[in-house]
Amino acid sequence: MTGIKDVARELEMSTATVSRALRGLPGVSDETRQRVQRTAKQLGYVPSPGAAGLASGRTRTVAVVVPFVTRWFFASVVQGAEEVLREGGYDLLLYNLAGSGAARHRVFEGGRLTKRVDAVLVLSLQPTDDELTRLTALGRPVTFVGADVPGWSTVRIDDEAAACTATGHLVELGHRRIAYVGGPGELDVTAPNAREAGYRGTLRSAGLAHDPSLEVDGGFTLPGGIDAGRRLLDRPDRPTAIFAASDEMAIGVLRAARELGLRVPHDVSVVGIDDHELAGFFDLTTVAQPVVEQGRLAARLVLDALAPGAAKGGWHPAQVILPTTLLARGSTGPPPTA
Amino acid sequence: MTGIKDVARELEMSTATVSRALRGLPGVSDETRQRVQRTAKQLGYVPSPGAAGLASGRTRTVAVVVPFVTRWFFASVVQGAEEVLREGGYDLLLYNLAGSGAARHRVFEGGRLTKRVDAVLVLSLQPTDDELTRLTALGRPVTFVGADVPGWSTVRIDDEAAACTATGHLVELGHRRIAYVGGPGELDVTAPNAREAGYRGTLRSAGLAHDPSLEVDGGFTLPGGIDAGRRLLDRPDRPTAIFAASDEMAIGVLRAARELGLRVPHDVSVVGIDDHELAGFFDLTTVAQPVVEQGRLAARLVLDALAPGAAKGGWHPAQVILPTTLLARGSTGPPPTA
DNA sequence: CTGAAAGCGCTAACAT
DNA sequence: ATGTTAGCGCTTTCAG
Repeated sequence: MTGIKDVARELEMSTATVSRALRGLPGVSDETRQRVQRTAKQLGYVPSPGAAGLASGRTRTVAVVVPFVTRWFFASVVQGAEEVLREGGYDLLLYNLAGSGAARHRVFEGGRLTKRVDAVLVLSLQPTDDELTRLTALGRPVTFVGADVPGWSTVRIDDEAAACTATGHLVELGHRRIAYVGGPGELDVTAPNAREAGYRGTLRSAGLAHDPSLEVDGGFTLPGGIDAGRRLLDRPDRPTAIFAASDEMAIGVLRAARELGLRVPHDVSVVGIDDHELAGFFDLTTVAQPVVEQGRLAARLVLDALAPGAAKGGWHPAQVILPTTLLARGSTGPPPTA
Repeated sequence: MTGIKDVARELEMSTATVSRALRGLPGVSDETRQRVQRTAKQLGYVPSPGAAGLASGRTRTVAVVVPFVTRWFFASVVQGAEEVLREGGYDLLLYNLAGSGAARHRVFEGGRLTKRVDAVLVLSLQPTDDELTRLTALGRPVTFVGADVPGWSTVRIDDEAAACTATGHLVELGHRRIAYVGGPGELDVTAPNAREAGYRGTLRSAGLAHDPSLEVDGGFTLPGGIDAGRRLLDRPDRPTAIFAASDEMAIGVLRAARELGLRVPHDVSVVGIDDHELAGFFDLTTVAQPVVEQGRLAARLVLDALAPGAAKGGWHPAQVILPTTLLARGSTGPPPTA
């Protein structure tokens, strides 16, 4: 393995100069830099991130912690983050919790991240106090996506507002009996509570009664949505509209409606949140949120915090809230004129 | 940051012993090991992978190269791999090509992987000769998932056989005019060719005419499948059955059929490959392949190759071919009795 | 602008 | 069973 030393020897200069030249640091004559780069390439020199990290304390690696890689939303955020990190010269270490609380504990506990990464990106998890303590102990920039963590860098949408938009859309169409499909999901993820709050708040301000039996758990999965839809729609006093806190659940509701022979939106309206890649396919009305973009932004925040001078130069955690848009498609309409 | 040295000093022993004790190496008295572990924990010692890697030449990190993280199939394989790697004490460095040939080139070229990972997992890419040369130069175990690369470790299904199963199912149902939706997709991925070969081979052995106009490109995406479906079904001499080389495309075809007012399977039968998470939802007949399992297996192969003694102890690249199963659901049936 | 030298934190012979 | 001693390959003062 040819190293920096070989390049230095070949050029009869010090490894310090080679190192500086290769990293584009100032204080190297243009000519020297040229020569170094040329011989480095010619000798097939490849830097050793491990050694560089050991010497500098920077690993040029960022950990990304995701609840489930297989879910479209998270995979998309990862994709956005990867894009930006890679471009910034950082590697991405993936920690997939796969819905397991044990895995979650393992990642945050016991310094699995210490001395390993320069920063951490946490997706959609509402951190516990203990986790926050450990993350603080890391002493590294951390950015949360999809969670509101006061004092920390976050990138998210206003989940409550998004839920208001969705519910409000139904209210405006004239619906008065509106159900909610949400639920906690498997890990302690942020979105559910805020979305439920938005739903309830909107009902209240519209002066609509709040019927707890119209709030059911869909587990944030498609099958869960089907189940929830069946339960809601297969009753005499069924709602005229359903707001599902995620598109996957909303699609499940659509399916349940079809099974029960109900026409959408004639018999029942359905609205979701996300603008999932399949939402258009199902002609689902939804409140769209930028997904890949949240990953990109979070990665950028982290890179900013890592940039030289950020520590001294007055860098502060940033809270970015991205806008959402109501995409009125074919799954919502006025209530049946009973 | 407390290091191995601090632990050694505290215990008044050498760092070598501490290192050995902590890594569970033989040659340490049980009592010493206990003491070391206790003080290490108590001092909040956390190992530095970078330093260990520098000294040992092993990074305990595996690179996983995926064409698209956002696609269900790849995300699932990654999930399986992550699971096994994490358990084996390895970190997973994610390289997402996001369909970009440039990104692909960047990863394999210029030693982005050298000195950085102990092994590489490559998903569904058919490596070029140049890439194989570079991977060989890495001098590290490499395992391919979903590709047939003679001489290298591979985990895959028999794509040709899977396509035969799918097409054969249609033939047995009595179809004689069977279309194929496939296509190259964005990167040079392996599956397409083999599946097309399986389709053609089955037609031939069944003595059915091969009509090139019945082979259309679906780009391995859902929208591509819709397009393809429209083109195939919106013609007077439309096929009575369609085999799509992936479930996502098959679902697109289903959609196209519905748009055109065709009933499935009464007017047209559709079969896919994968058993995508939504296949059941759409009642799609498909040839199921184990997905997460391919990731797990590939990771295990890589860990085996990395295990101490593998190099000397007669370790050979392994070719694992996993079985596929026809899942006959509601999207296939006998042809219309014209 | 360039060089010398001291590590970064750990592992791996080689001793004892 | 434990200690000693070199590094691993790079970055980073500190000199010049």
